[in-house]
Amino acid sequence: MPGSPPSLDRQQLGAYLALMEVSSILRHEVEQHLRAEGDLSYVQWQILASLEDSASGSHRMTDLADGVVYSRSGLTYQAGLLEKRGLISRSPSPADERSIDVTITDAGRALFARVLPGHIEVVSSLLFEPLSRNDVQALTGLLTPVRDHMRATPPRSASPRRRKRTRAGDTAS
Amino acid sequence: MPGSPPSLDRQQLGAYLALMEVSSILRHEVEQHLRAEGDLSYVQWQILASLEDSASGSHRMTDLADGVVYSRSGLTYQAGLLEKRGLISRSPSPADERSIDVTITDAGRALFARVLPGHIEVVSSLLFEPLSRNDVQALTGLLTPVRDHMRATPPRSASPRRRKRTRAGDTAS
DNA sequence: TATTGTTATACTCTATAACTATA
DNA sequence: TATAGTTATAGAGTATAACAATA
Repeated sequence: MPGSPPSLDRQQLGAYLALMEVSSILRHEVEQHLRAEGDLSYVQWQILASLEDSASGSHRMTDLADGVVYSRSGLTYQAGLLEKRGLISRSPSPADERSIDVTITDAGRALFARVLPGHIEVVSSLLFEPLSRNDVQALTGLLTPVRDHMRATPPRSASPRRRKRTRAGDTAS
Repeated sequence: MPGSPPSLDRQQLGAYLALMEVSSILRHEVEQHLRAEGDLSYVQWQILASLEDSASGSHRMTDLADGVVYSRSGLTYQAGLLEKRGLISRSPSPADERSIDVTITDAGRALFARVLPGHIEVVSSLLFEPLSRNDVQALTGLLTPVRDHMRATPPRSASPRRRKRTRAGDTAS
């Protein structure tokens, strides 16, 4: 029997490696398609999808940052590219002058609509072809708790600026 | 009601998004740890793991390329970094003078051993904590066929040089 | 003082094409 | 002619820290 302190059993190792390989290939193929079809990075696609999905077609930069990218400057960079192409627009939020409201434009919606079918096709043919409806349901059932756990796990990212809650007693003064 | 041709049902969309988020976070955290603990990129880690895992501690560059990286020059780059640090060594293969045998060094094994516990810890706490033994088995059962399917799917990568089999009748002459 | 967002900068990684050498 | 690997190069993405402005 192997050591107990730090180890993954055979099943866990298999699951981990399968997950990494599956997600790497899928991500790679998806990115390839997005680039070829719409000249979009995956982050740009997530931004458009997030905006398209929202009722107002708008989000604050901070809202986009949570759940899209790991650094704020990265989001600024990607949003800048989208704005340059006229796919989104940015304007100061009326409510809070510090915030920027990001809104998807008609051109953005049009591009999203144009790319979406191919995107779905890639995902369907690569990920879902070998899975039955029950399989998909089971997969969701397994991954959802994991996602929730990961979201809840505190140190998630190391430094996208102090994360919400203020740690008391940090600076004495 | 929207069109029917290309679409993912709610279950599929959920599974897809959960998979992407889970794998993104996991990969990000793993990379963070590898960098902090061993100054290694994920690809470098895969190379070391692959060599450590092999009986001889060696692999040809081509063998490493299949299943590790998407372009050959990328592998050369990463292997070059490892060699510079003395973690692997490269020498022409006796059997085929075109090939390079990559071998993990003692220093490479030592570093791998030093980083592994923390690596496992990250994976365990992030991915496996919310999963029972049965869950893990189920997850493997779902992802393995997907992985096999993806490996078999032809166009997988767009251009890491002509992939094995030669397409007849390409150049006339 | 904390939060929102941008900018400047440096660095890592990746991919393409051209190139060498062996089979 | 095909395969193994490297090199040069160019570009994309990311993160850090410093910065400005509003709350």
